[in-house]
Amino acid sequence: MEKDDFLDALNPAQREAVCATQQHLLVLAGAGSGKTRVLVHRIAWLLKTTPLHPYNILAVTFTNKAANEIRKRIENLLKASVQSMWVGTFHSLAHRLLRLHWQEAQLPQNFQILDADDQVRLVRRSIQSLQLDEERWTPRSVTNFINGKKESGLRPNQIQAHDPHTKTLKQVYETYETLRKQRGLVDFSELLLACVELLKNPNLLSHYQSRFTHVLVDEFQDTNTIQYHWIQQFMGAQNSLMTVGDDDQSIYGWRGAKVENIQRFSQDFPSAHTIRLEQNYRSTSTILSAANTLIANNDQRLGKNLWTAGESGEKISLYAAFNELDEANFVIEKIKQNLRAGYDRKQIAVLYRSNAQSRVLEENLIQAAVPYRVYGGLRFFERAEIKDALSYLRLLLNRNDDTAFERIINVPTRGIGEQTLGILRDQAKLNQISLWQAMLSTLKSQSLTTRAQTALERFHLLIESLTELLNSRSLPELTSAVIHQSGLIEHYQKEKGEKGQARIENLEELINALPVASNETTVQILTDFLSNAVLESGEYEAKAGDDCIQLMTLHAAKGLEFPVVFICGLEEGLFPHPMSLNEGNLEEERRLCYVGMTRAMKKLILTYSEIRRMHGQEHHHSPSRFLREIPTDLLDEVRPAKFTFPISMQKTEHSKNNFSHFNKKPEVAAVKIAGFHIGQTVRHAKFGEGVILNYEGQGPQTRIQIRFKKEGIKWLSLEFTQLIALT
DNA sequence: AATGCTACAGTACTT
DNA sequence: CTGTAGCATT
Repeated sequence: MEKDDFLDALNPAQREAVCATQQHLLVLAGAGSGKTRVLVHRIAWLLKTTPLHPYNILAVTFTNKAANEIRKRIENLLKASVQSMWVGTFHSLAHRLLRLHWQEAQLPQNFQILDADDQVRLVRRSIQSLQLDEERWTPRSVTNFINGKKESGLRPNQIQAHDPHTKTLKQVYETYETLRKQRGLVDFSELLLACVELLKNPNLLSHYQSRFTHVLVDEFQDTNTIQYHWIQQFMGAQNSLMTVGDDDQSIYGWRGAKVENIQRFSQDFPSAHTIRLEQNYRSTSTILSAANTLIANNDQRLGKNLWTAGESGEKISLYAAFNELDEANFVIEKIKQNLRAGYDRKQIAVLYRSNAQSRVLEENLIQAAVPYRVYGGLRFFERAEIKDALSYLRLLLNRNDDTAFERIINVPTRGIGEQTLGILRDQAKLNQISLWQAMLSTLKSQSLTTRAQTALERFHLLIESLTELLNSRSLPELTSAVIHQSGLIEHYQKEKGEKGQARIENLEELINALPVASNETTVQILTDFLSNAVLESGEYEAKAGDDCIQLMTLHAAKGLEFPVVFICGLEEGLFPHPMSLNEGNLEEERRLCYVGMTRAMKKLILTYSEIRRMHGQEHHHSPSRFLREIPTDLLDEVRPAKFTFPISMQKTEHSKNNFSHFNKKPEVAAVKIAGFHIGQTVRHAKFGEGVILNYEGQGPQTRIQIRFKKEGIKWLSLEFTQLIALT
């Protein structure tokens, strides 16, 4: 490819960012403005026009998906492999450095990574070993405390504990660290903290500073304190740093991300040149100006106004549903409409604030026989059966991995219960040894009951004999032996129903996922595989090319785009979420809404419900304040007005943004069912009074769903039911 | 030791 | 309403 047409594909601002000669760059890239494009072209441009080698580049992202994407696109652009370039997530890159320098980092060579689940478990153990009340010191909150400190770069001894509460937390932190080190384990935050400490070694630091002359960071608004430090460390006098981000899309403050890092960057690197990418290539101008108006309500902004040269497109649809069933019905009808209009299923996304909202939508999609896929949820490597199998493998590599030991010592059940395990724990704690070592000495002393002694001996033998296979078998062969000889397969076969079957299939899937041939030893392959399993737990499931409706939370939608986007549940009490109001995070909620809206390319459909069942109770919510922040003339209010209150009747401070009464019109989820409508109160001869919730079918086959005051929710065939309208 | 039951909690989530 | 963790029961 010629250098020229390579740059021709860029707009002036993008080109300025790609070809900048300044040492440090801050690129404020609005949604859909070609952020990744700039990052990729910048790297390609550096490699093409300067003497830089891929080896000199360090590119950092938050997800593996983004990292893979960047590498792939650079290789496409350059038509060459860039193997030696380091592209990865903060955690995977830190991990790589720790593996390379495990001795300097004072880690065992075969250290393993704790996932979030295992970490909470280990924190629980620490709480228990200090004999603290688990009600008061919940493992979850203590884990948050520990991670919070690590992410601020603080070790226990650096914590100022003046009050008794903090003193206790600090104590648990210390205990946790002791256990963690004993077991040769490293948690996610530890990867970064340990790496920051590792790079304090002057020799290493100067080595990497001279190697990575160019550092590029994606999604900079999402970096936390330790990640910022980590990047900063690479910046010697000659190094160049480019950060790309969008303060309006910062939605992870709740997990420690610091938008302030953007301002901090400008202070720490005063020579940094700022470039704004404001031309949007994704959305219609209607969607864009709605999003712009919404986000303008935030005070804490660096300021940026997205524009597009594209067409204005359709108005944004707004549907006021009677309840969540009506909402789901509307969404599915509208989906069908768009499918008929020629959109593929995978071009349509349904977004919501909280995961619980997906259920009703899913039920209706199943009923309508529309294939869908829910993003998020349990990941492959987080499934119980997979973690069991991996724990066996971990124990084969490292006998001191008590976390793995505890997980599988009695899975499948082999007669080693709490009693026996308690003895081992006491032994281990008393002598400062691992559970495995405690088991060995206990076996030797013959102090257990015969039954426990035999059971433990058999477990000991099992692990020893599997370990021998490490040297003689490939990883898939070894793993197959593990799940069979341990009895895991048998154990899950016993589990009744589809669940057990699914677990077996997952275990077989695991064997397929294992690397087969390599020059390395099985031990090395296994070590790498186990780390990757924890660091890349998400990717594995991505079945590309599935043509499904995409369901996900607003958070999960970040970075994606779809021709047709639904945002459901725009209600006070749900979105913005009340939890965020307490903590004064309204601006972050608004940014989340902004992120959701800017995912849409052609069509945006917003819905809210007047009544919503949450936690088994009915809630009457008013429409989200975010709806009022969208200019009325961009909205097309479709609703079955008969039983809903116009939003304009709500008390609002922004009277200029009231919805008009004029543009309402009948819509798809036609609410009339043979003279009845959803939301209507009716009387049934036998069941008494109730409210119509939903309906399905047509003509004489129509069935309607009614919630009766006394009898609960029932489906009735309209043909055979006598109903009296009460409203 | 395994199963069944009750009580309880219930924003967002990648690594 | 739903899923889960811990407890009680056999």
